[in-house]
Amino acid sequence: MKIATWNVNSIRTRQEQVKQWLIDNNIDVICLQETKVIDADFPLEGFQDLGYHTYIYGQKAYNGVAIFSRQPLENVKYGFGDILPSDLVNDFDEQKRVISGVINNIRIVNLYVPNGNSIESEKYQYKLAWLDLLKQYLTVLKQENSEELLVCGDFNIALEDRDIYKAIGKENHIMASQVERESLRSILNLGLTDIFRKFTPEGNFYSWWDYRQGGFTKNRGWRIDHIYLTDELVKKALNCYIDINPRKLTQPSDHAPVICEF
DNA sequence: ATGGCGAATGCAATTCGA
Repeated sequence: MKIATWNVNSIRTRQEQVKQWLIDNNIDVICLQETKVIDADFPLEGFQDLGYHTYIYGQKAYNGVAIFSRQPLENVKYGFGDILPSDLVNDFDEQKRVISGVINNIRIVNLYVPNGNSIESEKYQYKLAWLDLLKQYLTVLKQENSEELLVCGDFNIALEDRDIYKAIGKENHIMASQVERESLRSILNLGLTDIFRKFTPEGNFYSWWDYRQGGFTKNRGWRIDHIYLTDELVKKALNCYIDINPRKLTQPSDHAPVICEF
């Protein structure tokens, strides 16, 4: 079984590329981020024609997440609010960034973590608060269920220096700051493993490259899209890799998909 | 990098992403 995550930067712009990639790579489950479309306008049909059950959680212009699965998902949860009490969630579900469902006793959690803009920005504080809420969300899922967890998506954080093309000078950069990394590390400490690193310890592997300045051509990238697994799934994982081929196409997403095989 | 590119909105120019 292949489970993938891909920030597509608009599903309406990218739908033909995504469909072809799903066919070419025989993907069983795909978690999408930045679909950038309200649910009523989501181009579902083409994906359903390929045999996928579709679960979408979108909004106008920004954010938006979706899961497509060949097997139907059970117990699908939309936003933090389907798991956490409303006094904790407050307004955090106004931005559509969280969707989750169960397949083969695995709860798949698909996330689009806020970018944060810069460490001086109010959006950075929002990102940190959002990560605190995510930790509570995952704590509940881990405690209350017998299911294993697969937590994936665009985390907008490079956990270590080997995840950035040039880490020097990035200490106060968004996606690499110590506070962000510690927040993400504390989430991993709930019992999640960055499965890509089980198979690939070396640097120079990235999942996002800036559209500007020839970032991809020069391989000036960041590894910010991740798949995290609980222990029993770590044992079952056969491989995890980034497919950079879609990033080479004309009019690509700025992110490449990450795939885990079981 | 006040930069550079791409998408959405809405139809020009601005906001946002990372």
